[in-house]
Amino acid sequence: MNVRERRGSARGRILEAAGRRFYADGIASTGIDAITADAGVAKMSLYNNFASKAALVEAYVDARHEEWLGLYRARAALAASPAGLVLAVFDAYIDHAAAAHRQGFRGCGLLNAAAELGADAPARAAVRRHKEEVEGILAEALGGGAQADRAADLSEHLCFLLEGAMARAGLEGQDTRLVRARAIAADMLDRL
Amino acid sequence: MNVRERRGSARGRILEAAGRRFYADGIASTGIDAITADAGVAKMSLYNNFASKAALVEAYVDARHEEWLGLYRARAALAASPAGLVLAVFDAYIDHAAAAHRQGFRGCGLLNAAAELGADAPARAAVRRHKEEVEGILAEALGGGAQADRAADLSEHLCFLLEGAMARAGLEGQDTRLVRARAIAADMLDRL
DNA sequence: GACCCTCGGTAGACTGATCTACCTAGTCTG
DNA sequence: CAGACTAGGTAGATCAGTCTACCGAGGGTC
Repeated sequence: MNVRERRGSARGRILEAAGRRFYADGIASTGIDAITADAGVAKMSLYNNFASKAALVEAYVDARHEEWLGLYRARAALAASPAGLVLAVFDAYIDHAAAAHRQGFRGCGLLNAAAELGADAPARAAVRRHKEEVEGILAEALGGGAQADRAADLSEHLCFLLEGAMARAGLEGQDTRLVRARAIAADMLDRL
Repeated sequence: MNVRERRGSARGRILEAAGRRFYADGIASTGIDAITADAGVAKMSLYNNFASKAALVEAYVDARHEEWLGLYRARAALAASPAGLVLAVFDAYIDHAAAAHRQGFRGCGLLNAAAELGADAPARAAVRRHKEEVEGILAEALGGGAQADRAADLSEHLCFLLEGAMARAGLEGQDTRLVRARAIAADMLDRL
């Protein structure tokens, strides 16, 4: 058993450390040295695995996207009804807040990243696509019950609830707002 | 007529330049030199007016808060009904998007700022208070029509719509989502 | 009207730290 | 032996913040 196996590959440890630092301190104020030191990795290991800091940021955004998908799939697997599938999205957001809470919950990592990326950064477009995918998941989950255009309207409404609650929750450092948004959504689904 | 009168006070021009740069490029990636150059001002003029970059950031956040209040008051003055007062909040957000669109709309400057501020930064708390004030304005506008606890629930719901739509609009660089949120809110008020 | 003084501003050099990115030379392991 | 990784250094830019020396307008005073 060598060091690599014990602690994982250099690339993986860099991504993990970058994930922690980017989320906690922001992207622009996190230096390459801080990441390599956090990961316990040589600086050249970063540049052997990523072309530049911008490429690392893109990988970070992709990783957060995949992470969220994992949280959602776990919740969706437990859902029995279409409404449960919708609420699984809210639960995934709450789970994300709980996971981040250990090191200081500061809102959605992807929205925070987009906030400090220039309007034309590729990673910013990736965040936009992520949020569109969330909306698509909601629309699909709603498709079974209501007619199609009503489902699009409703999924947009639920999306706004979701992102708005996440923004407020991030400012407050706790998930209360997300739990409230879930209750509002459940209420709306009941009335359907 | 001297230079000061022609171009405004150094402090004012610094705040204006910082406002442009912080919003467009983010706070951490905007250097002091870029701001003074943009303002056409000596570096010492910045440090004579602000104790540090952090103090300038706080002034920036305060200025954005005041700016939004101005937009809201202008819209609120035109409102005839309690529902109109509520929709004036949505209109103020749309107006803000329109004003920012000239130089690249990138969402709510205050949320963007909070996204790159550490969890314990004073300016972050100021952003939180700002959003609570927006919610309070909504609650007060709703107070006339419905009973009190219902107004609190509804204002939270509207707040989520507002901030969620702003987050999505910022990612997309246009105000379409905000206009949709306003329509959703109008619909909800109709049903009341 | 001449004088001076204060105040806000200017230009630019400077410090010391930190940034990204690249390089070298050596180590460990399958 | 090859490939991944290490420590540590270096280049060159940029960062926040400080300092000095100077300028000019407005206000008060004699």
